[in-house]
Amino acid sequence: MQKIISLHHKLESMFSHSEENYLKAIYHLGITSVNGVSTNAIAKKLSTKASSVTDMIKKLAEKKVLIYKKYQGVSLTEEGKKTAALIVRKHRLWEVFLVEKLNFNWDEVHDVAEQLEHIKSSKLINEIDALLGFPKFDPHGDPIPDTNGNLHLIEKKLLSTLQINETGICIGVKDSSASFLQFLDKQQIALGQEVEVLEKEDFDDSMTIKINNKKMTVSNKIANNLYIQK
Amino acid sequence: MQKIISLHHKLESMFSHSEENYLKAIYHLGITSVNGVSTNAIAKKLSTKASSVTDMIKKLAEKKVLIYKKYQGVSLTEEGKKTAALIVRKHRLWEVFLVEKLNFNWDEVHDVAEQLEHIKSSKLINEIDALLGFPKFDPHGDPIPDTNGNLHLIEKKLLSTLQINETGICIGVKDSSASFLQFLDKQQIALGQEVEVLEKEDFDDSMTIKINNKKMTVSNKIANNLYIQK
DNA sequence: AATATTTTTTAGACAAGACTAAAAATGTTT
DNA sequence: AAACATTTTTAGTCTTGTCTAAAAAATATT
Repeated sequence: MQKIISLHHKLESMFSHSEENYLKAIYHLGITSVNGVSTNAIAKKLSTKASSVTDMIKKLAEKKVLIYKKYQGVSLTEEGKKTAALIVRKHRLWEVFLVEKLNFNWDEVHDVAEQLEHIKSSKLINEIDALLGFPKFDPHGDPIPDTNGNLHLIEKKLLSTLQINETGICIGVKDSSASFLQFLDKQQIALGQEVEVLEKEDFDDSMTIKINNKKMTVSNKIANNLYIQK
Repeated sequence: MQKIISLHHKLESMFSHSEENYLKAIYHLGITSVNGVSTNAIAKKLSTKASSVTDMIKKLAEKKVLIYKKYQGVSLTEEGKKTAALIVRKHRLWEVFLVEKLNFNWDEVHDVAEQLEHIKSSKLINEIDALLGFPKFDPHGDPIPDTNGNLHLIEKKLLSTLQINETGICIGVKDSSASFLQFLDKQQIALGQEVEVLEKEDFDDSMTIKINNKKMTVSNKIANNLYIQK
């Protein structure tokens, strides 16, 4: 009996809203860096103060979801990674739901998904998953972790790294801020379109590309935020 | 500019999770009673202590969503009623969504809807409303307030008040606890079915009814929790 | 009307999560 | 290696929302 109760809590209500946000932030920051994630990096990501971060990571370390040594930054344990990945899973599935079923544009989904990701109900998210046909990517091209928190990374590179005459498919955005997404909408650039690099300008690193059968020039800032699959 | 900011806040993020729960509780308790709602009644409804309630209602009174005079209980202002009704609207629409789109049974929706009702996004709830075809009642037969927080009450009476030979349609439940709903499922009683009173037993106030073309005897406790439309 | 009971409020404490300011550790320059 | 700069931690405070225990008000009883 004791086991069932503790299992249930483990599944559905182990972490507070705030703890979940920290776990997710550390998860995102940890994917790139091999070393631990620094206190300041977390503070920046969550728009909070380093002292608040120190308090919280001590708490999360006691809960065994991350390893913390003073002045050394943190790294998630396996349990922490899984917990975080399942929050990311919820976030991305809700984003797909909002776009596919509720007529949200891809630049409108983030704030709402940020709230919905904290809803505690495994049945709810699994049914949403099924309703959507078990999608593997969110509207911005980011992969959706499975029910165990595993996500298979996909081969992709930034448009800015392509050479002249190389082609590929536009499969995701690195910066998913509303302003960048709206810019892409305005330029009629969407995921799934084929891209070909026609020219690269050494002076400002801008490139001329053919996308959506239209020739256009994009700045380095743009090319640095579009993911291409070869 | 100042005005736009304050309007936005008014629409989407005026109240905390906890404040919303108090408003909803007071709204539900206030529907029946003509007088103010007592501190103890609120405490009981929210499974909290009277002293906590006193603290919170002082805060809500300052925010002008309810009227509070010491030792006199509280009553919602028009703004408070509207705010509460919009939370109830969200709760009930999410319940319909869970049952209609996500294969939830009507006895499983309450806890999840209790979380979903706090999501701040008017677009979200209006799109859910549209997706569902603008339903007027939730899975338990309770009316769904409109976008302005108005709800039109419908003529209904408890099964227990019907006389012998009277008939009606089963349109809602008063007690929507999982155990009662599961009992109704087991007896194959569902909303929309026609009911006819065949006999009433004075001794224990049980009744024999014909429902779903089946003759059955129900206790007073059951008959007191089923709403009938004549 | 006086007493007893119940309800409500006050006072003070606590936990979670955030903040500021200052101290300590680490990293970088010279 | 010493001095400077940055990062991180500590210490103490604040807010929100809760609690217990005791006081005050309202209600019920005799």
